[in-house]
Amino acid sequence: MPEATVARLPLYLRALTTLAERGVATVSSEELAASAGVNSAKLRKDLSYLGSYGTRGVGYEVDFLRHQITREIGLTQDWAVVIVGIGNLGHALANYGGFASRGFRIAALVDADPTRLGEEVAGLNVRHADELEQIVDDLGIAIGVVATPARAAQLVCDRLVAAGVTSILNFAPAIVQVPEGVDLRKVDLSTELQILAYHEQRKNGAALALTAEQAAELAEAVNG
Amino acid sequence: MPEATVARLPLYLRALTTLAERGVATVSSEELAASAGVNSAKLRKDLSYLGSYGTRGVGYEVDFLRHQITREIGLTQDWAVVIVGIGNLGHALANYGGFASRGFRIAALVDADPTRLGEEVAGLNVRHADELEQIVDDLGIAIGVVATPARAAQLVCDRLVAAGVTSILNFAPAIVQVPEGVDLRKVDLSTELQILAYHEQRKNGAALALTAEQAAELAEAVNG
DNA sequence: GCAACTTTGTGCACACGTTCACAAGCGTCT
DNA sequence: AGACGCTTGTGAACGTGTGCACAAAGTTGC
Repeated sequence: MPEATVARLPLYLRALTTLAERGVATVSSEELAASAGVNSAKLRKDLSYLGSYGTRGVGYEVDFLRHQITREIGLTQDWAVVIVGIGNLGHALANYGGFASRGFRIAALVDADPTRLGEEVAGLNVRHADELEQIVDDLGIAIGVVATPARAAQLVCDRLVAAGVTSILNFAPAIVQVPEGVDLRKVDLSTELQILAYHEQRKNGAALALTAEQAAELAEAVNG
Repeated sequence: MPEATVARLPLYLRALTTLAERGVATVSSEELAASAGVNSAKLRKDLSYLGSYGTRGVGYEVDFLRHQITREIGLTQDWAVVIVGIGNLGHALANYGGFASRGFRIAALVDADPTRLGEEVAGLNVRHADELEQIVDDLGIAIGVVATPARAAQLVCDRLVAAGVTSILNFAPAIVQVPEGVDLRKVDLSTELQILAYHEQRKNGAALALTAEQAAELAEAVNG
């Protein structure tokens, strides 16, 4: 299954859940694509990797398709997650309701700061980073979420990997290297803003300002 | 400039900043690529879209290249940002230091909950959502960050767009439609976890379990 | 000044992803 | 039962992105 398709399955799942809540029983690729914000041909091709779960002339049965995608992603089992770094972001993640409702159970919270130890966040006690290996082992944790400052991210990832975690979601604004076989995904708030800024600059007649600056640089290059 | 290249520029910028802090003056594409975690040929091709800023036989001057990327992304000006939705995540975003240091100034915080009004977060008073249009106009806000519950996301985006915001970063787990000309980027925590779960499932001999389940389904399909 | 060495910038081939367009298949209505 | 209309599933064309491999261009040492 293409990686691009995998990345869209959660999107379809969400759209289907919304439809199910509205009591819709059947949906065409055109309708589903519209509510997921993608092209209908792409949607059909994506779904075809799961199997032939549609009915020609009718569409897809919402509940059935939802179950198939859930199974394909692996959300029929529940996944134990550890969050490392209980700062502002770590707090927000721990309290985020969207995880539990999608098969992800936050099983442990870990921080290196001794003053945070024992603090209760989202019904869990914050434990010390030294216990990380033990925690991963005891609770059967397969997914680690890193919400530490940038400078700690590589070390934390190394320890997670050493403890046997093979999937990491990194929120720290740092470039982290992991060995083969470990999946690392990155969510970077300021990168996203920078991409927006690039396009924003292009919109606001910034072309003019750029041309002027480029002209100055050209002159400098020729003269200097 | 290819979209994929734009998405990597912030990555290079971060790697260059790290190098500059370490006092490195010059860097080769091979070294820079390694610290950014990409292929060196890709790095060179990406940088070639900015111009010919390298020196053959030597490499790239760190400070100069950093300036060029900063200018290209549009980080020489500062961007006023409004955060809508001051829950757990909104708090975390407002307090996140990584924005200010990269040219993004959080200019206003907005929430619809009257009990949050006037609360001071990160040195700013939380203002009511009704004032959104006024705030955007007065403060010259070009970028909106949406950290509301899913059900409010579409409405908030509509109002941001109506007020003149043309770039939106959406953290709400909802599918939002925006008109042509408006850039919408999405950061979705549970989507990322779901992608990890998919790959994780593949690793742990889940192929066996899947085959068993598929066999059961096949039997059901044939018999039922 | 020249040869040897290093590193950039890029043409080219390949892989991946997207979109079109249509045959195949299902339900419905007469 | 057969014709008709609708929607899926997919082959094929196209576009975008990646990576190799090398010529071009600079630096260093003699």
